[in-house]
Amino acid sequence: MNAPETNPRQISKSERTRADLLLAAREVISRDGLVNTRIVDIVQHAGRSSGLFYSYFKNKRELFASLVEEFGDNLSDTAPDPGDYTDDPAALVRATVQGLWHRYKEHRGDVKGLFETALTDDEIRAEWQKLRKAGIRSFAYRIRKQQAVGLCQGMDPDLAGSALLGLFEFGFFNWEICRLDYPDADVPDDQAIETLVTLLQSALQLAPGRTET
Amino acid sequence: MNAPETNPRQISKSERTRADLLLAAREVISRDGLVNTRIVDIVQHAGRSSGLFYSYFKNKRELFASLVEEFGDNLSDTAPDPGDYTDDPAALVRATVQGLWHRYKEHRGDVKGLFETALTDDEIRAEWQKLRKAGIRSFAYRIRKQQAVGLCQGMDPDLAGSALLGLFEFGFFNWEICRLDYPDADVPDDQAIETLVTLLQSALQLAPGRTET
Amino acid sequence: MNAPETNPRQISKSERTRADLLLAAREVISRDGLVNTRIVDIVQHAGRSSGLFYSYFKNKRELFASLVEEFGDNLSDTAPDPGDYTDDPAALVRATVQGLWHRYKEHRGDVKGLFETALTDDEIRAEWQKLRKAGIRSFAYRIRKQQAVGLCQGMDPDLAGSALLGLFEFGFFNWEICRLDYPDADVPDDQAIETLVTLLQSALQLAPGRTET
Amino acid sequence: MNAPETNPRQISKSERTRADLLLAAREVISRDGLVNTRIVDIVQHAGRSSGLFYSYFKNKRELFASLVEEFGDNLSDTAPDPGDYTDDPAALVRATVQGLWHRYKEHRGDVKGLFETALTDDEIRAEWQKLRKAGIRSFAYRIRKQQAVGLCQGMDPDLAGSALLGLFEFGFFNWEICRLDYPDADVPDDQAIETLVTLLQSALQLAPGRTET
DNA sequence: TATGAATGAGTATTCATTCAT
DNA sequence: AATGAATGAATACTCATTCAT
Repeated sequence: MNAPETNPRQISKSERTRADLLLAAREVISRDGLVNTRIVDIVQHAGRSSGLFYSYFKNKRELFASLVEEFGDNLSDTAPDPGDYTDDPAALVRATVQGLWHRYKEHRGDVKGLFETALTDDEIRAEWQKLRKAGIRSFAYRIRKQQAVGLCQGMDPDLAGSALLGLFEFGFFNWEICRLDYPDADVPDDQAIETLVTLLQSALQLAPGRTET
Repeated sequence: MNAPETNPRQISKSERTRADLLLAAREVISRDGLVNTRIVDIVQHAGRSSGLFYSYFKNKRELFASLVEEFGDNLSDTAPDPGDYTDDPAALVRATVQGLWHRYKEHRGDVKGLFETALTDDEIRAEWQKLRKAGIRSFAYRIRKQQAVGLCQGMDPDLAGSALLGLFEFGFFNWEICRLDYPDADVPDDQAIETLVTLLQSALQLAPGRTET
Repeated sequence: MNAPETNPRQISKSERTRADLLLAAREVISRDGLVNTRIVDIVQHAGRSSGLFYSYFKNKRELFASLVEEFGDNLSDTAPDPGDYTDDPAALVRATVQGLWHRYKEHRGDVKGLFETALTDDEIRAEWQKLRKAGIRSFAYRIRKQQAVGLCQGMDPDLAGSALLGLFEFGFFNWEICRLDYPDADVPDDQAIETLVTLLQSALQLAPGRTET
Repeated sequence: MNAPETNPRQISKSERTRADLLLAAREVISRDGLVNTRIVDIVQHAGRSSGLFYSYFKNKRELFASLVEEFGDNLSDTAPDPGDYTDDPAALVRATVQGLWHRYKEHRGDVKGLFETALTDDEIRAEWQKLRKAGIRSFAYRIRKQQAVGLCQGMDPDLAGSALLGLFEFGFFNWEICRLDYPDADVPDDQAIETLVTLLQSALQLAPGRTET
């Protein structure tokens, strides 16, 4: 109950303000996109004054880097433990995709911003790359396992992992952020996830085990 | 039928200028990205004056829409004929991916611009969607065929087609445009293509026929 | 009369605009000081729009550097010829001071700006140093002559030259720009000049020859 | 006489804080210049919080005025007594210049600030003028004496005094603050002083007595 | 007396677009 | 058809100053 060392009431005013700004940024960017978001939009959404922004962040890019960093921490914390799925890799794929999908939805603004600025900002690109590393490694690991039993021949595991994470991320971009192929209709989460899971399992030549949503 | 004033054999000065501007735009955008490209960069690259731009295009967006339209025509014209691969769908996948990869490379600036602005510009997004339709239809057609023989169960063909084209496009974005996962090394065309082909064939559960590049 | 090669009518529009901006800057800076002069003050004084400024100058500092450069050219062009005063160095001092005083008045804004920003801008400081070189050299030359005949002993000619030009420049600053010691009354040009001339002649231990104002 | 509440022996906390701020300001301004010094730089240098500043000074200008006032008191307190040099005015000049030079060095930040802001701030200009009065009067007095014995003819004593103090102040500015003419080398104190003393003695047409430093 | 978080006015700069020539 | 000078709207960022604690 009580935290003797880090009293929850002792969250300083400044920490609170910083968190408010980050939250406001996430919301505004999710709605308007990173490029179209002005500093004043963020601070107004947080009910603060524009100068305050610069007490906490050097500029919009640094703020966004903070958002992405939080996103990365969140992804690490919530990744499924492969140890729980040792004899059912298809289920691990499903669990991974489901987890990612929801995490990405919670960080919709962050993902949107990554797609918007990775091409024009090398640091943001590097942040995105960092974010992807665990997912790629996991796919590559699975491919190596398959290759050890004679499947998934003729592909470089790392490159294929890079591509398969791309399958997921572009799916999210397409159906959830950009509404590229279905601009007028929502693609329901479960349908999106089901499609991605099935394709990834096929691509990895995994016979799906018993799966429950 | 015949145009007395504008002889088709003599490309008018105005047509030439317009073509010059489009070419210049393609080159500059491929290098600098659409967002970072200013009107003056384009006209200077074309050796013209800035005011001239507006005699040919309403603004940067309209110019880019023209580029994308040309890109779409090019894609249609060069798409492999499914009739040539009736009994080797795996080879059709390979031919399709190979063709697309090289077409996309020729239109690197266009693809870059699509990724940059689809999120902030609905018309550009719609243009991109148009571009994707044929590819998605082709993947969806293949999936339906597979489902008819009991394969590729449990996926919506159109949605899966949308995802699989995404696998390709994100691969191109990742390795060729953004250098997201391999910022310091080139991913060679043949390796990129091979990876995508293999994954797509697996995902579509196609036993690859004997194919030679 | 006629200039066959550089037709005066051919002063381009852009050259005219640049000259207008420089003139406007000189006037505004002379009135308000360099630090207090905003870009918009200059362009408005020139009856132009603010964006135009940046077609001609990178920023306020570069504009001011151009002003100072012009000032330097002007000083060089109008410096009295020592050859005309070989046997009356006192008269040369007088002619020099008179010339400088009027040149400085014509470039009041420039001098004001130098005093304002030399301390905070190394490039401006260097420009000012350049401007001073001829004057210092001339004083130092005179001191060396005097030392050759046993006068002006015990001073480093260059350092003394630096100091004596300072006597002049601070006088101009004091009485003409800052109104430091006489804030409420004008110090008439001839009185200022007379004081400076007399002091400089004394300091240089020159018996003044017959001088006419 | 005695202050029952504020015992002179115990410097009050508030007096100490004020003195800390003044000292910090002097150091920071000497280093960075008055214009480039922000309130926060001063209070941080003093290890205090920014809000505190306004409990002691209305704004930066008032603080600087306090500095200048202290400077002025210091100058008055340390001025050489003319009575000690009645029969060697050249030595008085030397003693005066030596004293001023060292006083100015101790108050380098103050002098720097005066040069920086006298042009843009009338009150600061007036403070500077006040500071100069004693020095000018002293030079003017000497000139009047000389004129009484037929020397230094043809100059207004007050104006000349104003100019001669300028010779000193610009020398200090040039060699010690701005490093205008010798940006890359130190001008040693004794050389600077010697040059100024010699020039001033010449200008005042004083045969220097036997003086040793 | 002291803190430091918060405010918001002020300004340089860019660049798409227009238009007189 | 072409030029390029001119326009002016839009926005990030700084920093003196205030005020609740």
